[in-house]
Amino acid sequence: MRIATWNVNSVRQRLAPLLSFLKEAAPDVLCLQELKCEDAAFPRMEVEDAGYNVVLHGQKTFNGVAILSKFPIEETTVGLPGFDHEGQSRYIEAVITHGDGGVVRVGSIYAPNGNPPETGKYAYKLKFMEALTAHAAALLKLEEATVLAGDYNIIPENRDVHDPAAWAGDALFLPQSRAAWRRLLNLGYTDALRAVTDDAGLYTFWDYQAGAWQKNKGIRIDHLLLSPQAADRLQRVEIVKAVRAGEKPSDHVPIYAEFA
DNA sequence: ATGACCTAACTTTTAGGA
Repeated sequence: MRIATWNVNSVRQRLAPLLSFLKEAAPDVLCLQELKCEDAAFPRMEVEDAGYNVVLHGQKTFNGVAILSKFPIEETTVGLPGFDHEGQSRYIEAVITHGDGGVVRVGSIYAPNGNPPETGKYAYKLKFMEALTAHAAALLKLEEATVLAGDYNIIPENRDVHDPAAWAGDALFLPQSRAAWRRLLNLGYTDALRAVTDDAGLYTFWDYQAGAWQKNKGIRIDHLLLSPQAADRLQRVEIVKAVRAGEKPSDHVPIYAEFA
């Protein structure tokens, strides 16, 4: 079972790389973020023809999340319970049944950026993280294999950024943001990548500007958080870095976790 | 080079991203 997440930065602009990724990496489940289109504009036919079921929560111009699955999708939940999303499509969750009757619960998350930090945008980011943490705590009580995957817009630690000083005042790296991340993990979730490696310099995002990709000035902000039942089955994690060098790339690359 | 991008939209400029 391979579960991936990818912030595509407009699914319509990224259709060709998306179909290539589905074919080459062949994830069983793919969480998408930043669709930047309404439900009706999502390239459903192309994705279904590639062998995937689709549930989505789109939005015109901004945000938008989806879950693609080779297996049947059940029990879709849109939005975080009890949170005022202020019209922003940032969370969708689904229960997926697979091969041997097993079940995995998957959340596709597009957490707010939060810049600039002195504005309401940052307050909204922290409120979102609070609501996500409350929901994640409730999910743990189900004692299921759960994967909360997406663009968290948080750089967890110094080893996850090319130049910590350059990001010190950014909403993605402020102490309050990182504290919110730790509160989420401390519930009992496992950061999939950190379960398999302690290496520094493993990034999932490189800015389009200033040759950030060429200079490897990246950050790690796309994460898969695993419930204990999911973490017990984790075998491998891969950041599909090569996608960033392809034609018309997103500024984020896919990352996937493989489970027994 | 204190530079350099990309996307969508009531598009020729702006807002948002990170």
